[in-house]
Amino acid sequence: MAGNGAGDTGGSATTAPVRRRRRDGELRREAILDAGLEVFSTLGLHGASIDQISERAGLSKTNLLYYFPSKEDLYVAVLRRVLDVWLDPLQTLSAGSEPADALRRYIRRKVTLSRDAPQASRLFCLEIVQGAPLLRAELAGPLRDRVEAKAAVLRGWIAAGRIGAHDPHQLIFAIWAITQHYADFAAQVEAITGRNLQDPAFFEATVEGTQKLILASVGLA
Amino acid sequence: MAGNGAGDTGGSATTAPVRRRRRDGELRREAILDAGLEVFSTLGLHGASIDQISERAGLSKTNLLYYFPSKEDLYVAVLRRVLDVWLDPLQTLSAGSEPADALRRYIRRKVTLSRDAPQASRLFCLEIVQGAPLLRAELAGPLRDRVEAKAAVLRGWIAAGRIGAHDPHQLIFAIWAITQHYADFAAQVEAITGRNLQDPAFFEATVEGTQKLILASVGLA
DNA sequence: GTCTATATCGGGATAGAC
DNA sequence: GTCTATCCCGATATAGAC
Repeated sequence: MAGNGAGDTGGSATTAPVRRRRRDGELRREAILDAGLEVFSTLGLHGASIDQISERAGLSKTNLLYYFPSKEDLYVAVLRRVLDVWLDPLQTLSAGSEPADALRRYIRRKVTLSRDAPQASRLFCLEIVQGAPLLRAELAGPLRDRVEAKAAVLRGWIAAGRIGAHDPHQLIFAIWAITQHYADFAAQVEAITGRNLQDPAFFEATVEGTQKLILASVGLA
Repeated sequence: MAGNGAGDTGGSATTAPVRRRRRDGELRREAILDAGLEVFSTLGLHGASIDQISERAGLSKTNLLYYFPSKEDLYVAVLRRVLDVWLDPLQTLSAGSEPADALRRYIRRKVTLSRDAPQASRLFCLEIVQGAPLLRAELAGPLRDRVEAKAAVLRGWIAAGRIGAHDPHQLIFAIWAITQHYADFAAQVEAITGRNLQDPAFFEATVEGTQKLILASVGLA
């Protein structure tokens, strides 16, 4: 983060460290994206200022604008990065697995994500709640396709009598809603219970409780 | 909305219509609060402008500021109004009821609210996700107390063996999360399923699916 | 209560030196 | 790539007439 080289005061530059410079630039971009996630996820696109983000990332406002031409550009870049993390865990629900195991693993994975990447979850939530102006395409395309694939897996399990009948979309939404609730509504959960997912016992209880709830709904517990 | 009286051009005013004027003022305030809910719930506090809100409410920017001294003041007023609607449905879970009936009614009520007052749900969501800076006190006080009361009801039912054992807080959070999901994440639900709660069949399927899921988790189905 | 200016300011974005 | 200085616009809020 800090401690960049003094920036060779000498003249005959462009010798060897060219390659390292490029990597520094990448790191800088990463730092900005990290800072953007933090600030955007608590203040929203309009509530956040470039100043805040640049300060947190350890550079100047103008310098940030060298890496990202506008605030909106940065915001979209942050969102895209979040979306990848977001779409990934669904893979856990694969047709080859034992239904109960697969569901249990998926739920644990989602709650773990709520614990370890709550800001990503919140930023995503903010965007969707506001109508997903910048994400509609991604939602209707890639996300929809992946969900349909997993819904098909669930339908297969139902048809084979391996789990009880339940609308696959509803089931997926329920898992999302419950697991993400502990990240997105953490302020409320904390106000009511006084605890959060950082507390290992609370984390484990949340995982197991959610697993039990979902499995029961498909007759596996 | 439109068509206010011409505004007595005469001089000897303040005769009879004084009382009606006060009621007009109240209506005006209501209209502003309504407009504020609409705009704030999609743009957020910082994304919304007084111009947009005043236009939607059918008056001028300056005029709006006559009724609410600042944007923040209006925002808080809107939020307070939402909170009341929000806290109300919990009453449905009363100790005297049959557990299955009470849970079913509560769930239907919540989904109905997601259908009829999605903007209120979204504004509340935005606020909580951002850490509830203006609501922390209300959450830790009134909301917490009401939730504790209802958690006690659930514990009573469990102790009496009328429903299966499940952490009361988890159960309440699950119901909130699932039912509000259809309002807060409507954009996502629509992108994936192509439907929303305005569709009567989808509404009914959502109510019944959620009832089934929750009841199953406490061994009542 | 409602309107027409207008003061004021934060903050996004650009120019250009280094 | 990074800095200083600056432009500029949108938006909140106020002043004061009607």
